[in-house]
Amino acid sequence: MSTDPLPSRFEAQRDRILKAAAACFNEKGYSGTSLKDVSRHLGLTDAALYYYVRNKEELVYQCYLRAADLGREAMLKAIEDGSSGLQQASLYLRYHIETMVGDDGPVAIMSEIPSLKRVHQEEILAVSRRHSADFEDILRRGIEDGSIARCDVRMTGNAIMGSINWIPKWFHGSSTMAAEICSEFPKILTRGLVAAGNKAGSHASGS
Amino acid sequence: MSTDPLPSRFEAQRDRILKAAAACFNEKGYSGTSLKDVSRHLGLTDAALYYYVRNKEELVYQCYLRAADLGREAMLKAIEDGSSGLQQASLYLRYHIETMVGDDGPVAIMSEIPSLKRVHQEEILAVSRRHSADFEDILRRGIEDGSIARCDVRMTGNAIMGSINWIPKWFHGSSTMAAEICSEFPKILTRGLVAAGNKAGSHASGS
DNA sequence: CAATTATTTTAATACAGATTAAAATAATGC
DNA sequence: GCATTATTTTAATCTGTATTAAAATAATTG
Repeated sequence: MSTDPLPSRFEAQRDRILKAAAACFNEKGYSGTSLKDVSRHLGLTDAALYYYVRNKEELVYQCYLRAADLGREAMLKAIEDGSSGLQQASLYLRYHIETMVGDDGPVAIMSEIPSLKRVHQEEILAVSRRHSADFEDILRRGIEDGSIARCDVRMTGNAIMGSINWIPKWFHGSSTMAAEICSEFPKILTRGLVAAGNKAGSHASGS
Repeated sequence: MSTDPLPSRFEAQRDRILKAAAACFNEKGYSGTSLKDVSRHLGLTDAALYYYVRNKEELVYQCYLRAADLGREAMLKAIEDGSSGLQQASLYLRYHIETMVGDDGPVAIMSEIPSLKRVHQEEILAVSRRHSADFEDILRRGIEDGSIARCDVRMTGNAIMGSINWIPKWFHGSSTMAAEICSEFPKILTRGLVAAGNKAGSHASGS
């Protein structure tokens, strides 16, 4: 008759596991990392993981859900905080990159989707598509309000998203470089967007 | 320097295998693709591959070498064909992207490096670093000749390279879209580079 | 403290996929 | 056509690793 059959002890451990798993997947890929790899990171046995997750596939799946959540948070916050489209784009980049390179743990493993079950694949792809669509909306908004120059939003979105999705491939946890990425990337990536008459540029997110 | 290296029966088949392997690795990742996956694409048996390559690891390794060659070709051709730094950057993007989305077959599997043997890992990373350095040189050249605006070349290079390295993750062989990528991406990615007084912009590679 | 529940480990099992050896087929030169 | 070499297949082995079941330990509760 207990209200919550699962104590917070459980969820805490589960979170640690997801973070460790995400880090491993980022580094070695899905089938490249064994469950032992993940458990070793935590001082556990591989078998112990099965207390928290049905199987390996669900482990990645949960990692994706976590990544999707964080990504969406960044998106919504940026839309709320920024006034012009350009500002929103710049803020989104900052927020998203911050979660990726921050202590919270890397969560960008968007490469391993083919390893998922069909159902989960569809779901994650849908989320990912909506995410892209949201970003393209920001770009369109910017074009309308005159802060962003006219452009092929689909392609521009792909270009910018790719740029930040690739970060985990070359960045490996120097906190001083993390800071540099957070400050430089939004500037670099939005510089090409600025509309002709817009002198403000991308300093929306300025320090 | 003397005669054409005759493309024997052997080398031709080996090439087919490398292309098929690269495609599989791109789609499923290194440990995600079985040798059977590769061989099935060719109407062969998995065991047959061992006639052309020592083992699976060497298969990826060779794929990387092929990718590196094509990348370097694009780089050198761009440096030769372009006059200003901006032009060279733009041309490099075009050439490189063309080989990636073209019929020649996808070769950008820069994600799977951790799967390689230490020695091969070092080698590929060295090649990759030199490639990045070459691109950064182009950027510096552009800054000097006034065609490219002052910027953090390291970060800018990372941003642009990431953008194109990510292409295989969302592009899957529509030839009409391939054309669009080839024409749009160089424009998008160089737009942010253009120096203040430079009215020519990135139309160096224009159609 | 006793009893129940939660968490982790040890010790199997099962299976996929890499690798190898020997046999079979195809190609080539004489 | 015959002998030799090149290419591919069949059939087996070997290894890693996901997964499970049962046992052991730790935590919690009454």
